[in-house]
Amino acid sequence: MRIGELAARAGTTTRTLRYYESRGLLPARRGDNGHRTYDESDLTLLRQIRTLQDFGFDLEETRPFVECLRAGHPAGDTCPASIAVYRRKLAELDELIGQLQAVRAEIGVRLAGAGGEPPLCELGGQQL
Amino acid sequence: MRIGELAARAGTTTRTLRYYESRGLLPARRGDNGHRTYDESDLTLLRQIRTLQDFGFDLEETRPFVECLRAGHPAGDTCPASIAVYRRKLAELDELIGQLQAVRAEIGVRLAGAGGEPPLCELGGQQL
DNA sequence: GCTTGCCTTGACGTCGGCGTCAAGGCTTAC
DNA sequence: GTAAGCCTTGACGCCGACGTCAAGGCAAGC
Repeated sequence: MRIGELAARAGTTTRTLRYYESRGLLPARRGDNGHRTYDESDLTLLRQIRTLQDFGFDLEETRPFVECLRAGHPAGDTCPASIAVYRRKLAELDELIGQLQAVRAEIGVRLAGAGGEPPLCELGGQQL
Repeated sequence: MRIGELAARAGTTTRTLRYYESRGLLPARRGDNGHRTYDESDLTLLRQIRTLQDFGFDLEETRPFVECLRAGHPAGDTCPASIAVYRRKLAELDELIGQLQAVRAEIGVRLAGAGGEPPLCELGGQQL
């Protein structure tokens, strides 16, 4: 499988795959003509990366999952390093969500005080 | 008041003020020597910008608030354009918070299934 | 032989909100 | 006079995850 096919099957672009390779995340074998060659396992790795990216993980955070898969584990998130990233991410998300909710509440208050009509009821039910 | 003093009083930098001016957000008068000159009202405008930035507004989103103040209103968020931005921001925040909570829940599930011990109880209490 | 379509590397562009450096000017204090 | 400390403009750097363009190579079909 060449780069174009892999990209298409994963719903991404060749540029993205070359970028991952440049980051050492998804290295490729090379054919006689210098073209990159991939197999099904690379598709699995790539899908792992893309799933985590969709969750908001940055590339470096996906590395433990990829290495876990490459080490032969059936799932990328069964290794300690991956689980540690999960935990860290949960904490980050909790922190971020909390901040956003605080901002949301503050803006709600300011909107109410600025003459904007209350969205549903004026009893301060910002969270619901 | 010159740029250094204004920056210090607002807890920001001269670079930031020049950047705002380059964006047309906070223009400055000029003294005989070409130095930027500001007054107390500029400090008010700047504080409005900074507050909204802290909320996660991007610069363009602060513009209606600044123009509202400059138009003579006592508060930057009493004008229709500002209120519209508030509303848009609330909707964006609700959307974003919802997505983050979904991701948080999904990661929680995966963590539980990957062998990570449950954080507090295993009854699926992700939201609390 | 020629076009089409894939591939290669390299390098610059994007976005936002500035940081940082360079080279110079003016004013005030000593 | 000169050093310190403010100011000026201009321009490049940064971060992340690529997009996009350029110039070229190789293979297959007509």
